[in-house]
Amino acid sequence: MLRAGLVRQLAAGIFVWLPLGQRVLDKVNAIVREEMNAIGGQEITMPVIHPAEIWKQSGRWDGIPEMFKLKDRHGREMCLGMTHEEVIAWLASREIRSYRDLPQIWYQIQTKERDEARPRSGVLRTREFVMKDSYTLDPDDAALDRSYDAHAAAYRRIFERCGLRIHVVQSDTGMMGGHSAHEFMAPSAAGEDEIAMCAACGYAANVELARSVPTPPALPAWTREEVATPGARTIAEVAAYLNIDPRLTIKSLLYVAPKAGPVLVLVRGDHSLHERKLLRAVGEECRAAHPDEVREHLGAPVGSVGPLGVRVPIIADETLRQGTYVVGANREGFHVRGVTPGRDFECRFADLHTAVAGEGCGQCGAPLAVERVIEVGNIFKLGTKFSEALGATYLDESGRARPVVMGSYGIGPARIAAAAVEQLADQDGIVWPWAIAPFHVYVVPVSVKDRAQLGAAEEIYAQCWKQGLEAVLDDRDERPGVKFKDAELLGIPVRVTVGNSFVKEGVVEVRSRRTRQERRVSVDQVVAATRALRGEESSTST
RNA sequence: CGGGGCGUAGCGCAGCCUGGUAGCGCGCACGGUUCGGGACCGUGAAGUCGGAGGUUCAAAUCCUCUCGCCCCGACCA
Repeated sequence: MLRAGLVRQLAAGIFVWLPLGQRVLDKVNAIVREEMNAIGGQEITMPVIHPAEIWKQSGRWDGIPEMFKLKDRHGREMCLGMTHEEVIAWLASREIRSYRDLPQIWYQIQTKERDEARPRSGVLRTREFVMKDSYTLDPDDAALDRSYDAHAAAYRRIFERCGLRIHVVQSDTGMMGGHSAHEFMAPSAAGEDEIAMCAACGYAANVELARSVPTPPALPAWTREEVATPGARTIAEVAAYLNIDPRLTIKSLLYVAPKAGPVLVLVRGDHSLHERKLLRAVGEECRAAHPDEVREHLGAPVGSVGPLGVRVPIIADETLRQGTYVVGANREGFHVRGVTPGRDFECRFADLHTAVAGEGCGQCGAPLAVERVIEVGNIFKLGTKFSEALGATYLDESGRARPVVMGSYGIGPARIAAAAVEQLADQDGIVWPWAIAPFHVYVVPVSVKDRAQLGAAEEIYAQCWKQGLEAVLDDRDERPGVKFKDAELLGIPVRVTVGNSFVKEGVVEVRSRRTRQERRVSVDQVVAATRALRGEESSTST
């Protein structure tokens, strides 16, 4: 995207969108608007600067490190909007009086500001970005379900029209609260999320949520005994030293919860803990303990700790309900073999491990696939959290005041653009889908010094625009190779070359960027040939 | 927040270890040749070496502080 001149980076996670990139965003936004309007959405624009008060009312003023906060000249506290539930609830509190005012779908395409801990992946995770965010206001949960489903359907159409392959997956509701949430995920190695999917039953979820049933190892008939493991600290080292399957070991991790204090977390040796799952199990955000804290609470250094005889509460992954394992002995250089959770120590069980490809689906047992994805959209059922906090109520048919039931829905146009680049690009550069390409036709006169070539190219350019195709004319005085390479890098769906064959035979070449298929036509047939290509490619694209 | 790396011409980088004239490629300007898949020759312009302080006769180079950016992890409403 940098090379193609779509964006420039101003600072960490802060980008300028150049003309070509801007055109892509405009195309995406136009599609988003059409589909939002089609489900009854009404576009509004909310402020980027918010008074602190509404965030204090919702309880989100404190505890969000990503929030940019500032003060005005009078010392009043403000923040930069990172999302707009509060403003919507404020708005609803004064616009919605009666059940007759419901339902509503209000949306905007507006800049969001989030002081991300680590902006990365180019335009995929930035501190300032535009989001289409919409909010539904409904009288009850059944109506919310309808609004939610309407959004899900609109989102599918939006991503399909933008040429993206996506999966819809269950996701964590996070601190948004609420009952249900889904994410729209575009498969790509460049993504930052992973999803688990079951081909057999259709189960699909973000790995932060996905339940999987691991394959158990062959269980040996161990009796409980302490074994020396000199120098072995990691699971790999312990398993190698004892010559056993790593799945017969338990990884013991000490975490510290701000309120509950230290907690010992156990997962099978080959598994990794998903901290989001731990958060849900503990009820508050935990951090890994420092080495000195480990020694303080467990009396042993990291690498030798285990669950036996410890005084801190223990949470074990569901996987460990069965089996007998090797655990740290809380004594440097020693482990204990033949330990059974629940029998040899007390603990409670929760789903804690990150799902791994090949493990059984939590629903049907068939093997799960795990795929890396870019999150391009999400939808949340919020319930009444914000409407109650901000006083957004309506009078129902019986004259009773009830809180408005809310939903919240986001789409990132920049992520759509980036995901399209990632999913469709080839060795030579970007391959834009027709619907969001910055231009449709790239016209190349091979030699701009040849009057006839340049004249024909200009004629083609004008004809395209006249007939609804957006064209660019590469009339730079460059050698043809330079222009061809740039055309490919930019990824405009069709390139029209006006060169020797025009001079000799009066034909120009209309060439598909994606398939590289080329047809030779006369100047007045370029538009028709382009349309034909578009028709073919739209029907064969996934 | 934890760990690592990098700031030198518009862009990409070398030079730093071992202090002493700031260099290469691309791009840019001019002239010429070339002209259907990122041409070639010649000439030229262009740098507070991220910033501040220190050591030294002398600092891009050594030391201290600081700012910025990148990568891995955590976080991600």
